[in-house]
Amino acid sequence: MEDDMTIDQVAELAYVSRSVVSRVLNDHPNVSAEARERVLRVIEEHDYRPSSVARSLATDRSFEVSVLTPRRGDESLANGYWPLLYSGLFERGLERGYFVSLSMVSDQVEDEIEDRARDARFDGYVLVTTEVTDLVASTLDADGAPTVLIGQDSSWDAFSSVDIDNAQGGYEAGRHLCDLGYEEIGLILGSRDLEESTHRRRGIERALSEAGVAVADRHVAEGDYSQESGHAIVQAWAERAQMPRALFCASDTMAMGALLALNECGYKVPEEVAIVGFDDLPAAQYAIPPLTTVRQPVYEKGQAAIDLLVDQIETAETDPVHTELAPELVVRQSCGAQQET
Amino acid sequence: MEDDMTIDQVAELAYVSRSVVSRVLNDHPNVSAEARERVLRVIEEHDYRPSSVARSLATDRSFEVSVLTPRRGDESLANGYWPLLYSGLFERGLERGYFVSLSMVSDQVEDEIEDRARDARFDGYVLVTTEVTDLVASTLDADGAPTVLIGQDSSWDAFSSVDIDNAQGGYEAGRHLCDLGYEEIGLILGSRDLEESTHRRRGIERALSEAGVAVADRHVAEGDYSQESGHAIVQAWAERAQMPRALFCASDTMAMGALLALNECGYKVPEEVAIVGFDDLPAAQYAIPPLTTVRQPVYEKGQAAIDLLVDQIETAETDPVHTELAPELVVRQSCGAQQET
DNA sequence: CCGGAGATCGGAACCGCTTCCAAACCCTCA
DNA sequence: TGAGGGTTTGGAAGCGGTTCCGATCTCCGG
Repeated sequence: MEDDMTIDQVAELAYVSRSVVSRVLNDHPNVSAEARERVLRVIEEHDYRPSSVARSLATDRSFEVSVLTPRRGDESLANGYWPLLYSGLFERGLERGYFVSLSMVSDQVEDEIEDRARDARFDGYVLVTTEVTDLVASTLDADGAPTVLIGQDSSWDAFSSVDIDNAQGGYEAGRHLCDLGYEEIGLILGSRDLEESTHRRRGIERALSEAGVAVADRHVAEGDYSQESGHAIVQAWAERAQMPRALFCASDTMAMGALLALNECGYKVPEEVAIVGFDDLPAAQYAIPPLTTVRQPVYEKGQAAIDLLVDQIETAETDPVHTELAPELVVRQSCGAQQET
Repeated sequence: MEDDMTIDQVAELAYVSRSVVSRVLNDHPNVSAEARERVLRVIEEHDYRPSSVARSLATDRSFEVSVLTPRRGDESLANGYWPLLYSGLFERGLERGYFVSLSMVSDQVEDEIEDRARDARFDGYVLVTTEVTDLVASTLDADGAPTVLIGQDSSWDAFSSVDIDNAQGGYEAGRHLCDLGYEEIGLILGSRDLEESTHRRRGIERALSEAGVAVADRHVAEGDYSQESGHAIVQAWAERAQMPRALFCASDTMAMGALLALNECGYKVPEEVAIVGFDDLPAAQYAIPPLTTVRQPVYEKGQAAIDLLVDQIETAETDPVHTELAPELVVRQSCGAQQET
C-alpha cells in the first residue's frame, strides 16, 4: 500500500474538489450522497489518513493533551498507583477524542519541556502534582493554556484540580481504629510539605479527638511515602520498645514497610499491632495480612481530570473547578475487625 | 506577555523578510551580523517561539518520538523497572533533540492508537515489547516508520532492537550458585512465551550442566514475573516439604514474593535457602536480606533504544540493528556469599 | 415559463513555517 | 571602470489541510 496521499489526490480520484473531501472528512453537510460515496470509497481503497499536522495548523487544535509527571528519585513510578491513574487518563482521553501522552519532567530537562509545552502543540495539560514544578506551572499559567492539576496545591488554585477528600479519608481511618477500641495509636505521616498529607493528618486527628483518644508525641513520625521510611520508623519504635497498639500509615507503601518491620521484630498483626493504610494499592490486598486501608478511586481521578480538561478546552471556560472524590474505607484483616461475609 | 506571534510579525519588527528570520531560527548561513542581531533581539523581547506544528508541516519532521507500552493488568508499570527505562528514553531523547512521549496501548484502544500512529505525527517509535501488540507493530512495519523494539521478539526482527544478553545473565546466576556449592536448585521461571525468559532459562541450565548439577522436574516452575506468582510457587514447595536449597528467580519481583513466602514458612535466607533474582530493581537492595541478583542496565537500555532510533531516523538506514547489553551479577547477601568490602 | 430558495460544489485565501531562486548589493581584481 | 564572484536579501511557492464565499444546479410554486 502506497500511502502518504494528500487530500488533493483523493479529490482527483473521486472527481470532486478538495473542499468536498474535507467536508466528508469532517461530517459537514451539503455533500451529495453520490459524492460522499465516491470519496469514501477512494479513502477506503487507498487507506488514506488526513495529516493531523496539517489539520492542526489549519484549525489550531491538535486533539492531543499532555500529561506532565514529575520524576524524582527512581521510585516515583514504582507503585501501583501510577498505572491506574494513567489508564484513567489515557482511556478517558481517547473516549473523548483526545490522544493523551505522558512526559516525565525532571529538573534537568525542565526548560526543554517548557519550550515544548509552549508551542501550541497540545490543546491542554494535566499536571500530576505532589510537587508541581514551578517553572512549568507558571509558564502554563501565563500562557493561559487549559490545565488541570491532579492533587491539591493551593498555590496554584487558578488551575482546576481533581483530588480526593484526604481529610475525610483520614477521618474514616481514625474512626475505624477508635471504633475497634484502640487507644494507643501511632501516626506514620507523609511529608509535612504535601498538603495532601497535612489533610490526612487533620482528618485522623479529628476522629481521634472526637473519640477522646490522644496520641503521644513519640508516636507521631513523618515519612516520605516510601516503603523504606515506613520500615525505618517502625523499627525505631521497636528498638525503643514503644510500639503503639495501632498504626495509621498515610500511604500503603509505608504500611507495607511497616508490616515488614513488624514481622521482623516479631509483632503479630493484627493481634499485637493493628495497622491501617491509605490508597488501597493493588498490592494492599495481597499483603499478609491483607491491609485495611482507605481506598482512593485512582482510575476515576484520571477520568475526572480529563473530563475537566476537555470541558475547559471545548467551552473556553476559564474559571477553575475543584473536584473532590470520596475515599472509602476498605476493611480487610490488618486491624482485627471481623469482616462481613 | 502577549504571545502567539508569527514569524511575519517578528520579521516586520526586525525590518527584514520572513526568510531572514527563518534563517536565523535555523542557524543557516548568509545572514548579516546586524540582521541576525536585530532578529534575535525581537525574538528575545517578545518571547517568540516558532510553531512546531507549522514547522512540522513544512519540513515533514516533528522531532517527536513515541514510546508505545502495553498495559496489561494493573501491575504493568508497578515496579522499579519502568521509571528507570523511561528516564533513559526521555533524557536521551532530549539530549538528541527529540521530545519523547509515552502512550499506553491497551487492547480496547489499539486501533485508535494505530490511527494516531500512522498520521506522521511522530518521527519514530519505540515499542516496549514483551508482547508487542501485533496490530500496531504490523502497521508500523507496513508504513516503514522508524521503529525500535526494547526486548527481543524474533517474529519482528525487521525492527532494530535493544536487549540484554539474557542467556548470559542466567548463566552468571547459575555459576554463582554452583560456585557456592549448591546442588539442589529450584527454578522459578517466567512465562514460556517470552523469549526473554526462555533465554534466561537456557543460560542457567547451561551453567548447571557445566557444573554437573541436575535439577529435578518438581523444582522447575513457571511464574508470570509477578510477586504473587513467586509467592505461590514457594508456598507450594513448602507445603509439600520439597524446598530446594537454592532458588533462581527469573525476576526480582518473583524473588520478592519468594522471599516473603520463605519468611512466612520459617525458612531462613540464606542459611536454609539461598535465592538469586534477576533485574536488580531498586527494591532489591532493600530486601531482607539484600538480594543477590543479575543487574540489567535498564537506564542504558532506554538510552540505547533512542540512539538506535534517532540514528535510523537521521540516516534513513533501514537495516535493523540488534544491540545486546551485558548484564552483571550483583552479589549481596541472599546467597550467603561473603561480600567484598 | 420564470424567479428564487436551497442544495451542492469549486476556487481561493489562509494557518505559520521552510526553502528555492532570482535580484540586489558589495568587493575585488584585471 | 567594469566584469565577475560571493553575500545578503526578499519574493513566492509549497507543505496538507479548513473554511468562507460566490457560482452553478435543481426543483418548486406562482
